[in-house]
Amino acid sequence: MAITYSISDLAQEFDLTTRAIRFYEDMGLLQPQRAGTGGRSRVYTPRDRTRLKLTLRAKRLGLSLVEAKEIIDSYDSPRDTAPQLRKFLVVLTDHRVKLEAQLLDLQANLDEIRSHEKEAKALLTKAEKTSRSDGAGKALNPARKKHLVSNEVS
Amino acid sequence: MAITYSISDLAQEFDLTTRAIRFYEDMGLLQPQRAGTGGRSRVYTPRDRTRLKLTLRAKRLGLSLVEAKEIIDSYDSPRDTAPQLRKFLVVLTDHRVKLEAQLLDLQANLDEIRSHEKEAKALLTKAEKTSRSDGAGKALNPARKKHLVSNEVS
DNA sequence: TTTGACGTTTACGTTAACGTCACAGTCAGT
DNA sequence: ACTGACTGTGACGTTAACGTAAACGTCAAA
Repeated sequence: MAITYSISDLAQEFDLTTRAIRFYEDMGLLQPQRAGTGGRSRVYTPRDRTRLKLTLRAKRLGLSLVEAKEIIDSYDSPRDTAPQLRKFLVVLTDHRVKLEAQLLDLQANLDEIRSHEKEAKALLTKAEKTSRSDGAGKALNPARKKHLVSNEVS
Repeated sequence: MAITYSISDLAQEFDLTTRAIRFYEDMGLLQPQRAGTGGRSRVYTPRDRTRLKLTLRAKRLGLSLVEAKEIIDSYDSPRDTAPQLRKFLVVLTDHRVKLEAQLLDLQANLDEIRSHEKEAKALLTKAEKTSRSDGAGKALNPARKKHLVSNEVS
């Protein structure tokens, strides 16, 4: 009745090997049910699927599996009493602070890239215009020896 | 005359071990000059420092040292001819696309966290109000058994 | 009934990014 | 001359996150 997934279902959907998924289980990130003769094969619920999804997103942001587990577990932890709620809030805030710092790094990086892209495109159109008027696309040689990397960055 | 840095200068500034910095050199990320008796000790220029800075920022975004090197080298590569410029643009665009995807992940993550934070804070103030009127801060037990993690996410 | 396709466990191998010795030269200060 | 702080080069150790291979069970299809 309820929706379930096999290990290869999830492997396909998220482009993982089954080995990786079993490894995540060893790390405590997933706790699939068992089925089949003697409860051999793993059966994943939508909750497992979501935990896997969250895990992969955390990984893409550079978190280790242990860190991912901490956070995801906190999402799943009991929050019925005030102390539990307060602890939960601390974890959330910590994580948010980290992500906000990362956001700044990302923005800085993107700004830099976009500016380089813009400059390069400008030079390229200039180069093509030149090459249309004088023959093949040889050297541009603008009055610019400065290496981009030797300047200041965040 | 020109500004230079010792290996421990950089180690201090960026909170690294000298071992790590030498390792980055082995990876080709840095190419310090040598000085002292027989050219033993390393001397870093501002350009090295900048490359190191870029390396660390790339690392914080989850890139490997090899990936970092590729990008940083491209920043330092010659861009005097149109083909070079075009290749440079391709590298930049590729990288930008990756970062923009990561930005989306990050935003999604932050949105989720903020919403959980908001909810938890609301519950907490409610709990404290309750506890002020009936005694100690025991159970809240709101009509909410739903586990956050079992819902849909990006 | 044999053949795949899929699933399982166990266990050793691998790569990245350093950490951690061990051992030695160097250089300023006392 | 001696100490202590810094620097250098090997070379082996370590952790995370799987990969890979062996050896086996199972179940539907031909």
